This record gives sequence, structure tokens and C-alpha cells, in this order.
Amino acid sequence: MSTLKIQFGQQVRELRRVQGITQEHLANAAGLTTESISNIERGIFGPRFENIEKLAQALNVDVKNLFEFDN
Amino acid sequence: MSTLKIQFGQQVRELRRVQGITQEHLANAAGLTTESISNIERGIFGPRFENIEKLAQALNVDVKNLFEFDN
DNA sequence: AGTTTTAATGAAGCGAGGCTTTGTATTTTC
DNA sequence: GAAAATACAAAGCCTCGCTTCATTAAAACT
Repeated sequence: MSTLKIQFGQQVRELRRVQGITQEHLANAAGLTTESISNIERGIFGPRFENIEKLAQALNVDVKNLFEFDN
Repeated sequence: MSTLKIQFGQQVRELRRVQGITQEHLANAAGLTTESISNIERGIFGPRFENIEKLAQALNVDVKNLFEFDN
């Protein structure tokens, strides 16, 4: 299984928690469902480019920040 | 149209040219077709996470480098 | 200029994976 | 212990990533 999805998900979760917002809030801000946010954070699937953009906006970070983690 | 796909594609192209390799070479290294590389570089579609990983490996860069560009 | 290599483009098709809905269970928080 | 937040499962939809094949255009090289 691809480790990138997992690392990406962990990063989303981390950034979300730092902001102190819930999956539901993030879901609304990004135009997704809470289930999708849950799946993304757990690395079940990796979002499409369109939604990567929306996630970054909702989290007030640059897209690259979503991919900044230790290998 | 999502600008992220386009920026990502430009970055792939840039990194590929720096390495002095052809789309065909990159395609082989990443396990994709030359048409896909062409489509990715032009922002026609954004690759899945699995292939983002493979592209980064083929280009000898970290995934985050593929997303490092000016907004 | 002519030839070869490289890249762009188009059409058509397939399969998978991203995303949703609904519902239930589990965990976390207060 | 109740309420809120998250996990998990199953089922289904359908877009989109990717391929193959074929043609054209552009770049590079001699």
C-alpha cells in the first residue's frame, strides 16, 4: 500500500487539530463529507487534485505544507 | 479549471528537463505511458497518489518538491 | 533542408478509486 | 454517563486517471 496516502492523511489531521477544528467543520469548509475527511486522514484514499486544493484552503496552508513530513 | 494540476505539471516538466531526460524515459521510470506524462505535464489530469510517489522517485526528489512553486 | 527524435493531440474505451449515503459502533470529551 | 466526535462497513455511482492506437506538430541534430 502506498505510504504517501497515510502520511498525507496524518498531516491533514495534524493541521486540522492545530487549528482546533473538527472533521465536520473541515468537511464543510472543503465541500466534502465527514466520512471522506475521515477516510483521507486514515489514508483510505488520497483526494483528487481539486480537493487537495480545497483542503489546503480550508486549512489556511499552502498545498506543499500538506506534503511536508519526514520520509 | 484547477490551477494546481497545471502548476504541478509545470513542476514535473521543469524537474524532468533539469535532469535532461525525455518524457519516454520518465514514463518508463515511473511505470506510465508517454501520453500520460504529457497529459500530466500539461495539466490535463493530476495523477493519483500512487503515481505521484513514483514520479517523485523517478525524478529523485521528495514529493513535496513536486508541489513547491509560487502561488 | 531533410531526417530523426521528441512531444502534442485526438478518439475511444476500461477499470478503479474517489466520494456519497445510510447506518451502526466506538472513542473522545465534558 | 451523556453528548459529541470519529471510526467503520456496505453498497452504489460515476468521474477521471490511464491505456492503446493513430496522426500531427515541433525540436533537435547532421
